[in-house]
Parts: sequence; C-alpha cells; structure tokens
Amino acid sequence: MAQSDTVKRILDAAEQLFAEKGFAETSLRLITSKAGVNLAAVNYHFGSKKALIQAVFVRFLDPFVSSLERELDLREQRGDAAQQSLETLLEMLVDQALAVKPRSGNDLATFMRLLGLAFSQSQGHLRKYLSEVYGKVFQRYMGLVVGAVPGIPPQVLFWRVHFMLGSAAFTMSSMKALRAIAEAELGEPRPVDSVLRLMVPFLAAGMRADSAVAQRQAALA
Amino acid sequence: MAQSDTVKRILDAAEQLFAEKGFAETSLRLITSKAGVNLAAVNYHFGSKKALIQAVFVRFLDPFVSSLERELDLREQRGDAAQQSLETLLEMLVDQALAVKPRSGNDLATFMRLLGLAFSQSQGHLRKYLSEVYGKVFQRYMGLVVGAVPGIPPQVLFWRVHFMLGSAAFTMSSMKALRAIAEAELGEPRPVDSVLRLMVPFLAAGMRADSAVAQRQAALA
DNA sequence: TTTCGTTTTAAACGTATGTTTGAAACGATT
DNA sequence: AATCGTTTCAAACATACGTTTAAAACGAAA
Repeated sequence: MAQSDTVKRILDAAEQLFAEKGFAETSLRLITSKAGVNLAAVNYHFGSKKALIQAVFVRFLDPFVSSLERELDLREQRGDAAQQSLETLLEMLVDQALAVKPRSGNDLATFMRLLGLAFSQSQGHLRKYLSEVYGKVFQRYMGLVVGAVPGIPPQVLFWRVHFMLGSAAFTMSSMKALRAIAEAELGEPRPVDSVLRLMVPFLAAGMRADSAVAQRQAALA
Repeated sequence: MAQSDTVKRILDAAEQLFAEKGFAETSLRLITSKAGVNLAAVNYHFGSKKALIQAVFVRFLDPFVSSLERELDLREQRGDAAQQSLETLLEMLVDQALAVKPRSGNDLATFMRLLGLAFSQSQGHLRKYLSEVYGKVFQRYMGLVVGAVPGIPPQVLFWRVHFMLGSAAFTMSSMKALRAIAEAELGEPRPVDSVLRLMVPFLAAGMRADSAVAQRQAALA
C-alpha cells in the first residue's frame, strides 16, 4: 500500500460518510473501517477528527474556489464584472460547482450536501476555518451580488443575501431526501444540476422584490 | 416540589439548551443540572432522550399549530380561503408564530431556532414523528400556497416550496448568529419579528418568478 | 544485508454519554 | 399513625467515542 493511499482512502470514506450522516454522527471507527485502514491512521495522518473534517472540505473546496476566482478574474479583465446581472452571477456559481470534476465514486449530490453542511451543520471550528481561508473570495463575490441589486437598503440587502444562502444551503444539504420525496409525489425527479438551475430565477426574483413594500411590512412589527 | 414541576423544569431547560446547542451536543447531564433535578428524572418522566426531544417540540408546536388551524378554519368559513394572496398566506404564518405567547424566560428567538432545527437538524425519528403529527396541517396550508401561485408546473412548484422552506429554516436556526453579524456590520440589528416579515416579500417574489425562464434554464443542464 | 525513518497495527486509556437500579423521601389516603 | 403508590436520589452500568501508545511491519538508502 503506497504512502498517501491511506490518506486518500480516509478522505474518500470521510467525505461520503459526512455527507450521509453529518459530522457528529460519523465516528472515526466507522470511517476507518469503511476505508479499510487502522483506526489510529486518522490521528496519525491528520492529528484529530476536527483536522480531518477541515481536510475533507479543503480537498473539495479548493478546486471550486480556484475555479471561481479564475472566472471572476476573467470577467474583471473583460471589464464587465461590475455590470453582471444577478442571474448571470448566480449561474456562474452553479457553473463552477458543476465544472469541478467529480472524483471517482464521488457524485454531485455528495458535493452539494457537503456544501450545505458547511453552513448548516458546521461547528464553530469549521465555520471559523472556512471563513479564514475562503472569506476573501466570498466577499469579493458578494460585492458583485450587492452591485447587481441597486436601490435596496443595506439592512434589507443583508438579510436577503442570507435568505438566499439559506435556500441554497438547505436545498443542497437535503437534496437527497427531497429528490426522494419528489420521486414519490411526482415521478422521475429532476437531475441535481437541474434543481440548482431552478434556484437561480427564484433567488434573483426574491432579491429584486419591491423593497418599499418589504420595509413597510417589516416596520409594522 | 410539586409533581409536574420537575417535568416543566426539564422541558424548559431542554428547550433552551437544544435551541442553543442542538440535540446531539446537549447532554442529559447538562439539561438536568440546569433544571436543578436529578439525572434519572429524564428517563423516569420521558423514557428516553429521544422522547424528551419530541416532548419539547410537542409543547411548543401544539399551540402554534392549533392557532394556525383555527385561523385556517376562520378564513375557510369566510369563503376566502381559496383566494388568498401569497403574501397574505405567508404573513399569516408569521402572525401565528408571533401570536403564540412565549412562556416566561422563553423568547421568540428560541422558538424560531427550534422551528429551524426541526427541519435542518432533525434526526430521522423527529422528522418522522413531526410529519405524523403535524403533516396534515402542513399539507392543508401548502395546498393554499399552491393555489396562490397559478400557472407554475408542479415540478417547479415542488422545488420552489422547498426553496422557501430552506430560506425560513436556515434563517431561523441561524437567527442569533446572523443578528450578531448584522450588528457588527450595520449597527443595531432588526428585531427578530421584523426579520421574519422581511422574508415575506422575498419569498413571495421568488415563488412568482417567471416559470418559463426557470424551465428553460433548468433544461439547459 | 543492515539500517533507519515512516507507516501500520492491536490494544489500551480516559472520558463522556444514555440508561438502569434499588433504596430513600415524599404525600395523599386510610 | 400506618400504608402505599409516586417521585427523587446517588450510584453504578454498559457502551461509545477520540486519542495515545509501543511494538511490529514496511521500504528505501547505505
């Protein structure tokens, strides 16, 4: 067995199990037995379970973020970065997610579920780590989003951005269950990527909803 | 110490701790010590931790759902149930949530966070239990929502409903953290109920987004 | 072939959890 | 005051977890 083979096997098993069951519910014994390696291998190679969780995210988030950054640079050079429509910006995100080539035995649904977990189930350490490593790109992208929705007060904008984030995180982290329900109720469910694209007009319309109405209603409280 | 006082103390402590830390991260020892009762009291009165979790949800969900059902009956009698606007329907939900009088030391944010957890962090048993007990009201309400958004294909409608659900669940379960961020970035944050009302136009606009565009974009995948 | 750093292994450690137990305390009823 | 079902309590139980350890196995370099 080659050196880094064990590392890869652990990451593969952990990635899949985390996506299925979440972090707290996935034990190292389950991971290592699925990976076919010794229990102590995780602490030997990664140091701790927390570090393993972070490593799983780094491995699949790095290509995604790099790809996103490259695309942002490209559009900036073309000079149209500041005048992207909201739909274009959201589609860009979907495209980057789809463009990251899945490793063998690692499907898009797993990727999506992890992405959702990163927001919804992340313990303190993960959230902190991810915002340290990827916060800058996130803010760069969000700057463009804000620029694409003119005339909305900052307070309203803040919350709407997180409404979007919530929609995406929840949908992605529940993708598997939701597609099963959709199949039971409506027959053959949409492919995962099709669901992602379905989100774009929904989110864009929500972001552009009449701000005056929103303000008035919120003030009534 | 009166008979059911212990039960109430346990429920109060569990409710607050679950809302703060989630289910898996809250131990019975923490709950019972905060409640000032013996560790064994939980298993004596509720049977198990799972049963305690369900009991917490029943206690705060029952009044909410009853109130919602009463309101639905009322509007049905008035004959305008079938022609509610989406905004009206969503506001109705917000109003019911706000109308449920908080018990002493139990604020709205806790209520909201639990509501969010019910969807985002629920283990299998909770999800199953809740859908058994409250599934009927949920479907009745969703029927009205569907009726308020004409001309959208069922497949698209299904996913948009869950986009909504995701927005709400995520926002509510992260309410505390998000309000803290909002305060750091924008000063004095909105009250919790104001955030809820802010969601209404966002969600309504998303639900009504051009379906043809959505379909076309989704098909491109 | 021997050496030596790396990696794997089985076993144990320490801790935390949910649960169970049996006796003690309680409180209303007789 | 005695009785009896209910409730509380300290203690222990059984289990699962993340982590550590020390020896064994490995593999390339000398």
